[in-house]
Amino acid sequence: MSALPQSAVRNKLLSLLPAKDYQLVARDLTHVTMPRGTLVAASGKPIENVFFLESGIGSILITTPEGHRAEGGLFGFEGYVPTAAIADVELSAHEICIQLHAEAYRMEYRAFRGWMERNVNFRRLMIRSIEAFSVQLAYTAVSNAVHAVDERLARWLLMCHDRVAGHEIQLTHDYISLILAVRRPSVTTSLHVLEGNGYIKAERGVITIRNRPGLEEFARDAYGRPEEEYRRLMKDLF
Amino acid sequence: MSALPQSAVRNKLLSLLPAKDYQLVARDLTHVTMPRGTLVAASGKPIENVFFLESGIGSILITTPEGHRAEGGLFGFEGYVPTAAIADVELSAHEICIQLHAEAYRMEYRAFRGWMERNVNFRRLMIRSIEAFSVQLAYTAVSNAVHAVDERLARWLLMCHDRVAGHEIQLTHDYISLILAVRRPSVTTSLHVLEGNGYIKAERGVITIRNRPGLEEFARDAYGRPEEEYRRLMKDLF
DNA sequence: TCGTTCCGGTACGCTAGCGCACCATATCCG
DNA sequence: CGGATATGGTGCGCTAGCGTACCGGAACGA
Repeated sequence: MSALPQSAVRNKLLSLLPAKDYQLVARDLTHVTMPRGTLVAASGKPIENVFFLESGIGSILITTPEGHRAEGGLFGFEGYVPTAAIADVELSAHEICIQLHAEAYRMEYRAFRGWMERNVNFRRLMIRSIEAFSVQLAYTAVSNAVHAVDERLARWLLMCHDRVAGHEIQLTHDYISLILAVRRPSVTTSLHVLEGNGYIKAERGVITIRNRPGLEEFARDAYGRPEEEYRRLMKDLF
Repeated sequence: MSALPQSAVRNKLLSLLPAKDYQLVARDLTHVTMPRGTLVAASGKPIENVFFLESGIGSILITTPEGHRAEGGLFGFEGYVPTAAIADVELSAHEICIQLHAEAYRMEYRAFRGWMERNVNFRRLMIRSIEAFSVQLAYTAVSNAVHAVDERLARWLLMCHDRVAGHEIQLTHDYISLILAVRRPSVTTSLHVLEGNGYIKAERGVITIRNRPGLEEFARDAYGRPEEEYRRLMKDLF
């Protein structure tokens, strides 16, 4: 069916699954393409599918009752969405949307629940994944509280860079301003700062990372800890 | 033995557990008292025990490599800590500390792992709990990004109020400033705003909630969604 | 009892980031 | 090709919150 040998799977979770478990689970995976803007889950709507990204990036977007919006977290090939599927709950708590064209494996929610109940290794892996995600969330909360826009932007670009092939990220200032919950002009000027330092190149709709180490240094303590924690959580798992 | 009948347990998770499961699990619970300042877990240190609070409040504190600090999340009798225990990982990712004198049930980490593996209902409950906590985290991230200090303070006081018996919260401005990652004088002036509206009374080391509905209205959209979600997650569980 | 420490009130200059508005170019589409 | 729309550049006044510092009273401890 899904037919894809595990060795060719780029999703970190699926590729970490022990071979015999992957063989079982893989039968429930269907390859899908998710263009930018695809709504993976909507707040308050039933969860119908779970997705394991192979490439691309998506965002957890939170909207408050009065219309404030910001990104809660960001994901790519290293995890699965919606994370709420872990809790066997029918409705999604947040809005999840694809921000960079993604390839993914889709699993029906029912099947996901089945594997969560029956397969210890699968469950173990998914739980590790949400723990890693929760560390990202916690750091986002702190970063939003203590870091300047420049640093938050640098952090966010680094997180995107970790999840794309190559060095180009296709994004508008407007979208980034939504994510970081700042003004659009603030994004423009912050990007100029990064560009002035030669860390990135910003063109209409595209940001290219030119000097990643420089960007990391610029981001200072805004970037790194959750990534470290992710590596630790996914090491020596089985 | 723990000997405590389930009906007398105030911890939400333990009290929601089906009676027969509680009977099993209860054997591994020991009642403990945790005075203010108790370090429940330290970043990078092994997890030795899991705690189910009966009263009091604790905080997840994040410290960045360069010494920035802020609260990631807050917990009381509605959950368990450290949440990382869910992931069967030896080391805690964050620092967890008691901020308001707490009573709790302690379970050795090994025992917790055992019940997680063996008892479906226990596992189900713990997973729901971290999902609820992760919603809190996500909203904290957003709130830190979009709300003014006044509102964040109001939100935070409401979250404390939800978790204490009575209306008094014993806290210094200094501690709150650490939690919210703002200046101490900012806390003072924001508290004056709340007091000026009659929502609270602030005395040396003690804040008393006088008008909760007013405070909720003042907090606007900063407060409420995660609490709603918690109720939804803990309803119809078994 | 008297110092010491803790806690909170207040002031002041500074700046990051806001809200808003306007414009220029690039891209898309009929 | 020409108009509409998307995207980004820039300016300006404003203010929330910062960093810092100083002070007074309350609580604590020897």
